[in-house]
Amino acid sequence: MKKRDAIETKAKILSVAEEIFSKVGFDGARVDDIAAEAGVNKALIYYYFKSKNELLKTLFTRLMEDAKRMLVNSLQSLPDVDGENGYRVLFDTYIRFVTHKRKIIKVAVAESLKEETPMSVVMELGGLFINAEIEILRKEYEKKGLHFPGNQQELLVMEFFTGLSPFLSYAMYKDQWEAQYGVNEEALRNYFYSAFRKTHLTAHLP
Amino acid sequence: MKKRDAIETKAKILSVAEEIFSKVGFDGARVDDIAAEAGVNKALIYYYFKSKNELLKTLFTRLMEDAKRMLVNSLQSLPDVDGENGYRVLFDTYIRFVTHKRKIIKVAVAESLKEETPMSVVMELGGLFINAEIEILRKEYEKKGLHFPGNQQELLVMEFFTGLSPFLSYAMYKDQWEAQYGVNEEALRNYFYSAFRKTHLTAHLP
Amino acid sequence: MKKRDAIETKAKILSVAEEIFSKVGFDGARVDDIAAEAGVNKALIYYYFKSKNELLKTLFTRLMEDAKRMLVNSLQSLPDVDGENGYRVLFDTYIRFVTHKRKIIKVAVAESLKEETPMSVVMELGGLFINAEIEILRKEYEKKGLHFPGNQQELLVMEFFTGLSPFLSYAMYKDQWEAQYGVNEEALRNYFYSAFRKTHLTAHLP
Amino acid sequence: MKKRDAIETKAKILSVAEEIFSKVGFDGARVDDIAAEAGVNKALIYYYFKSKNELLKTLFTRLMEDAKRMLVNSLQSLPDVDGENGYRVLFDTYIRFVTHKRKIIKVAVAESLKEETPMSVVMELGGLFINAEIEILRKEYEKKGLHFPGNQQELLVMEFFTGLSPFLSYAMYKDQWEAQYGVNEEALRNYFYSAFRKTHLTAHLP
DNA sequence: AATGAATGAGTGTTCATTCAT
DNA sequence: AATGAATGAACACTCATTCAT
Repeated sequence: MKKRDAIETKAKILSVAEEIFSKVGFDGARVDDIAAEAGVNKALIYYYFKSKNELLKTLFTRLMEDAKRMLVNSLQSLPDVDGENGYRVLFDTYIRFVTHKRKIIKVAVAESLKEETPMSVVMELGGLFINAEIEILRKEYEKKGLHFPGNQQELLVMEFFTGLSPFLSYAMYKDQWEAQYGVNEEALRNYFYSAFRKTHLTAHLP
Repeated sequence: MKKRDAIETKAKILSVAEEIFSKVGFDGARVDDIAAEAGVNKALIYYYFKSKNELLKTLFTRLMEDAKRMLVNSLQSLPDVDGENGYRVLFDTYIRFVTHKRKIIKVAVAESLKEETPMSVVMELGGLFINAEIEILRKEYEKKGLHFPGNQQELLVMEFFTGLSPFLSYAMYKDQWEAQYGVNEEALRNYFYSAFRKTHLTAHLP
Repeated sequence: MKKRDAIETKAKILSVAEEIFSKVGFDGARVDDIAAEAGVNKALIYYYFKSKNELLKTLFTRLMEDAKRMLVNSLQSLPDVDGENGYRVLFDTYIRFVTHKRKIIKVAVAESLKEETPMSVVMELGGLFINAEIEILRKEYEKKGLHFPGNQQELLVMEFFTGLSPFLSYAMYKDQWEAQYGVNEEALRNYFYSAFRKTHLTAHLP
Repeated sequence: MKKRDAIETKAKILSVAEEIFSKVGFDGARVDDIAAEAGVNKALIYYYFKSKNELLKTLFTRLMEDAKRMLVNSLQSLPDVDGENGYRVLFDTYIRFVTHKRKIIKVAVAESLKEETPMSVVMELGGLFINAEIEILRKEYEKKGLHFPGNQQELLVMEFFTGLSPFLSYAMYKDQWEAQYGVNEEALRNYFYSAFRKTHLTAHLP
């Protein structure tokens, strides 16, 4: 590659890294392959990034930032929508996010299962999501003049394991599921919405 | 190590492999480390197993067999229990299983995210779980003389993403969660049961 | 293998070793394969032979002994035959020998090309053959009352490079030649005799 | 070694590989030793060559190409020389070739004895040599207005086993012979020429 | 900004050989 | 005489990373 724009080059490297990490895992990925696929010299990757590990960290940072931005936007636009319809909008936002980000989410999940990271990306993401959800709930209760319920711990657990977890699974297995059960993307999304509404949403709507 | 029993040695190797795979991932694991930790010569691992990969396959096979056995047992002992209490028993069985097997489940999940395996272990496990659950539901409806509801595809999606997925997450993040939020095992299990009952169980009980 | 006769077992091991050495070379051969092919436990090979190398040395020793025996016999039976016919008999003896022994000869040649052995088996074999040939020639000249010719060095060279060498090549490439040029064993042998007679034999017959 | 010229480095690696293969055989050779002897990092060998085996194939390819070139040149320059003298020139060319290439020829012979290669390098070389020789003979006969003799198969056999084979043996055992019998290079060459002339050359000169 | 060349430290796997029974 | 288990020392090959230009 000759004289491409520096920013463009870095972006290309990162997107190829994301692609390859998600295909073969971080440990399974080879810097040679990333370079080849990105059409750049291997040493150039080290010119832009300190190490293979920094590629990953950069991608994770970007994931966290995008997640934050998405959640903040959701919170702000929440008052505009209402009731059932409001939840569908929120749901669509989440689904769009995890679908679009599913490559790096897969990597984040795989890495989060290792016993090294003091605080895994997925746990961080979980914290973010849980807080956002609780904030939304609080507002909803407020709006209706209700008292926000008690046991916080249980709520956290619920948000993580029955709220976030299905979305993560969606990101992780959407493609395999579609291939395995012969469903197209839209159908799967609708089934998933239906299931999610009947379970998680129903459970904590006031 | 001298002339240990062959079966014992193989078992030791496998359990250490499981431990290490779950700690650093399959690709991150070193056969040297497995050998050292198991207290055997590295070559002995290759005397019993064709390759590092076969260690993994053996562990996965065992996981699938154990899962099948557990599900079959659950189905058979189902009639003995009833209603809410019955579900708690079932839930406890599942929780015990994923807790006990969480090391290899973590590995299975991480590996299932790679784009190689035609049918990932997790998808297989998903199929098993879904079938068992549907069978249970069908019996429950029958018992009460009700008609088993319609849309199969949606049911499958629900079982996988809101039924199995939280359990997988429990296996994956139980330890991190306890450490992060300062909950002990029993409390987490109870919160999780409470959340799971309110969401998934409530949703498809007749 | 259970309670086979010791001598039989050793013989089986040696013959399999010869077979495998000739197929993949000494360095390419694995003791495991020899054991498997011979139907014996690998450790048993070390019970009978000090090392893989000793297998080779045993085979080489046997080759040298057989070669000596063959040459001595030839010398002794020489007076019985005469002239052209006598040479054909001698030729047939040689051809039979190198054909029958071609497996170990291949190994001997391959090993002889390495720069370790102070005196390669092939050079030893060469010495044997040269001496025998010169002895035969001397007798032939004597019989006819002729004076045995002069330059010894040149004679040695001739016996080795145009006398022995074609026979070695025959042992080495007989099978490949038959396959490559679609000749059967008998035809090749006859062509070879014809060629050898016209060249080497003609050259030093009185 | 720092930033040597790439071509030079590849050449160095190849020549060291040739040296070591010829000393201890292909299977006996260690890539570590090649690297050390060539003064390069082992990984650099794999930067230039796919595998140890490719080193060998590269050397064999070069041998075949050089042989072709040598034979073509010989054929072209043949008309310039004549009769006995012409053959001496041809002989010298061959001797120079096999002497100069004897290292890789030894390796080629040793490898050709294994039962894997569908068509061994030596058999290929044999084909080349045979064709060239027959071409030369045909021209010689033509020049003298003679009819080129009949049985082709026998001619092939003769060229291979009494024409090429002594040259191969010369390449293979020249050094050992000189050491063993205390002859110097020139003397051996002359004896060999004398022997070859009396046998093979005499036999098929018109 | 970009690259071809080079390297140190692994990494899974193999293999001749030995041990204990 | 025979064997399953065990081992040390390699071995071919890999890979993240750096150097020189």
